[in-house]
Amino acid sequence: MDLLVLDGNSILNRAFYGIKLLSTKNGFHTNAIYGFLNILNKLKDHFNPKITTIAFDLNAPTFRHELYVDYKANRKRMPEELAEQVPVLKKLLKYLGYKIIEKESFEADDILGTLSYMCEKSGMSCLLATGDRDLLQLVSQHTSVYIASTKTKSIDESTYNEEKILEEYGVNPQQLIEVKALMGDKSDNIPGIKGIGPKIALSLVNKYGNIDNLYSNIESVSIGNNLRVKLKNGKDSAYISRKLGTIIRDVPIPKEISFYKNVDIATAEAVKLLEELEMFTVIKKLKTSKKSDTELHRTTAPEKETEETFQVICAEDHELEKIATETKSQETIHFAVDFHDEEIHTLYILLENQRLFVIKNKNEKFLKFTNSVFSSSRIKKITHDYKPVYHVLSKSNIETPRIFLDTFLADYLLNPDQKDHSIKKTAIRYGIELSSSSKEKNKIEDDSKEETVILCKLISKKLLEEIEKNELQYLLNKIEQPLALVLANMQETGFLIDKQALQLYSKKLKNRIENLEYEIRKFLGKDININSPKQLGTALFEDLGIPVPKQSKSSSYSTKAEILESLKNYHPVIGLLLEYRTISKLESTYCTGLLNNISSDDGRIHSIFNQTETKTGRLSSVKPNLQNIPIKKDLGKEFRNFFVAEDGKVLIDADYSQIELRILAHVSEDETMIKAFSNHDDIHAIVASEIFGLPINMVTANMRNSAKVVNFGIIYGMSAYSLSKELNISKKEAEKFIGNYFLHYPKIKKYFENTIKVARETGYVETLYKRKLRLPDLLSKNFQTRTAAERLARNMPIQGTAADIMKIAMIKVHNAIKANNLESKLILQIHDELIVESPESEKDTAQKILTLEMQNAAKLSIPLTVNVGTGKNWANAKH
DNA sequence: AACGTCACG
DNA sequence: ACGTACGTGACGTTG
Repeated sequence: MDLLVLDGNSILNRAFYGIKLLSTKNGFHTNAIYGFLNILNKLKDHFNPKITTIAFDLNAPTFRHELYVDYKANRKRMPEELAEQVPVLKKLLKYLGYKIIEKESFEADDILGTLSYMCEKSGMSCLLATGDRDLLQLVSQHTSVYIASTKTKSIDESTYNEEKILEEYGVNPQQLIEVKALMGDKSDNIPGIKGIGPKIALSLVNKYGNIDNLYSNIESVSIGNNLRVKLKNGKDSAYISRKLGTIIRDVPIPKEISFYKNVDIATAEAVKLLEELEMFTVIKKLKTSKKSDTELHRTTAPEKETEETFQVICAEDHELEKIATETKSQETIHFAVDFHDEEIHTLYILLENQRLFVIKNKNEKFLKFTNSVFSSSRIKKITHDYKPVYHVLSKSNIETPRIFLDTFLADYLLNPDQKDHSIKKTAIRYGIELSSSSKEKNKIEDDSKEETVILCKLISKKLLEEIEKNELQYLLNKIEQPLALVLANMQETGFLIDKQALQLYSKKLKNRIENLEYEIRKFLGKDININSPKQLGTALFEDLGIPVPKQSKSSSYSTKAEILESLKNYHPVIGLLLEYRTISKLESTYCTGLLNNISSDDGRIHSIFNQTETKTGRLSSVKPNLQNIPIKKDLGKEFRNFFVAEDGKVLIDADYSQIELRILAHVSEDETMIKAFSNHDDIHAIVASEIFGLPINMVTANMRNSAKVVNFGIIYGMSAYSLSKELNISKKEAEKFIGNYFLHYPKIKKYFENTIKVARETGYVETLYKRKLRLPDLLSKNFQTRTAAERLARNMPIQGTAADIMKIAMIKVHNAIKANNLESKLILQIHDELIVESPESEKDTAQKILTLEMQNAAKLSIPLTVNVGTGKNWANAKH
């Protein structure tokens, strides 16, 4: 990266609102400065720019105010807590040698525009950092834009190039100006055209390219929603908005890039100022980058503070061999890898003598070094969150070592109810006191890998002790850690999508949505947003006067499907609304949503499998979620036709039959239930026959369904009330039902009672494989809290054991495929279902492996059975 | 960011 | 009398 330019005010704002107020002992606020430096350093570390400079707005009015009086009129004034930090930050930046650029009558945006234009002209690469999405219009081949946000997103996810903009907005960067001309911008008080929001604006620009062309072809714009009239009336406003929204690219500032070089660094003054601001970690960082060595404090136990010193060494090329030799003499190493865009930047290796080697990926020597270090299987290797690292290593053809400890997974096993297993949170949980200022870092995204690897070393011993104490070794070593590699492979492989078919289906649904929208509007009269439950509720229950069904106290009307269903007879619009809901859900989530996630490289969807999200031990799937693709209703089921196998390959789909109920039979040791499973394959029917006291051939579909509902409900801890609602029977009948069930399966009743009793005593519940979940709420005095915990206590051991067994099966399947030298690949898991993509020629072998390994994953007192099917797409593969 | 809704096991 | 089945993630709206 040649040039990095920060949008000073914008980044400062993000930093201020992203971190809670910090202040020095004198009461001077420092959070914005702190956050700003964090972002600045992080970007410099990540992109390694040759020159870094910072632009600020001046308070004076700009040419935009002359153009449009109300420009930025509704901007709130900067709060005093932030305002006081601005001059101090500027002073600090000056001490640190940065050139600060300001120009009267122009905004920082325009300076960024000008600098990036200069870069483009001279063929240099440029990164603009801001919190303002307006800047995205400047993105080009040479210019990328980093958007700082309060969300914890990775740097790469927040950095936009042309491709990413096209992906996210469907238009090219310059066209974003046109979009804004139409939709306006509330935060800058740019008017745009009234009644045109992002959706319409984007689709118009998509169709017409720009507003000039739009207005020359205005008569071809659809008349719906008064759109054409709105456009005609708003023409002037659109053109003014475009002018306001266009960033200037020839601000009169020095045009030599070298002018902005970082010079005249006044280290002494900077350190003094930082001391006043009590930013000691920043001082350390400053010294580190100068001298390449740093210190970090550690407290082993709160009472005795020992200090350990870590020495950071930037490895030179000629030292690599020596470092490799030293590394290979180690018993244990901790490491971390820095990468972006699948390219490895830096490897950090921390030795037992506290020396931290920072090794940059500059030439082929890096590959040689890394392979030689990683190939030694004797060295115990420890890292935090190996799955993504595994992925980039294998992409770069680097040996992917087996890991001795992944502290990320260890923390999950120890604290599955916690949401955040980042190294910082983990370190805090296991006794590392981060110095006062860095405690706040959690909020703003920040990850120096140096710190990661050091923290990882500081806690790894303690984590291993805890794993042992809680009998979690098997889960960690034999399940979670090996599984991470399987998941990495699944993510990398992805699922092929028939994009064209999906797009066609999208069109079909969109068409239907439009018609429904029209019909619904006719009934409602008023022009409301149907997607707004609030507006819809008012329209139905106030304007149309449909009687409000009794609902538990809440301020707003519920319009969920269940309620609408009960109102079908009151008004013809209800049926239309239900259909509208169903279809727009399908379209937005499974057409638009999936299409946005198809990789342009290989046409496949690479979902991410989270391994540390759920309380029970299940996986979760994100970006997109492939574990909730519709199947229950016909219209949704269609989507499974678009999940396909490559040419010459097939999909093999295998799922466990009734795994949770089987686990319940096993753990409860209830003979009747065990016998039921051993003698029949239709468990719901046999349970029905038993609780209704009828021979199995006299069980009706209705009875079977009741038994099915109870079977599920039992596992979840369902109450008689909910059962009565679900089955449309009285509460009395439901009670009798449940009573009868437990009468027939007395050990199941006993098992649940005992589980809760033991859980109250020990404070946790656990699975067959000792996965644990703490449930302190079992002792709560609050009825609601307590009963909720009790339901979790009943459910977690069963759901969790099923998850454990499935994980074991996945590892076994993965290994068996490898051992047989097959090309088949696991591509998806949906809790009790696995999907393998397999060359036709391997189909039978792969199918056998899948079935056998799943069946043999666990030995329970009843066999696990697996249903399997194959097909060219997911719909067909599902038996 | 929170809420309501709805997709899955 | 309470409030009413477990576990997830995504989308659109709203404040």
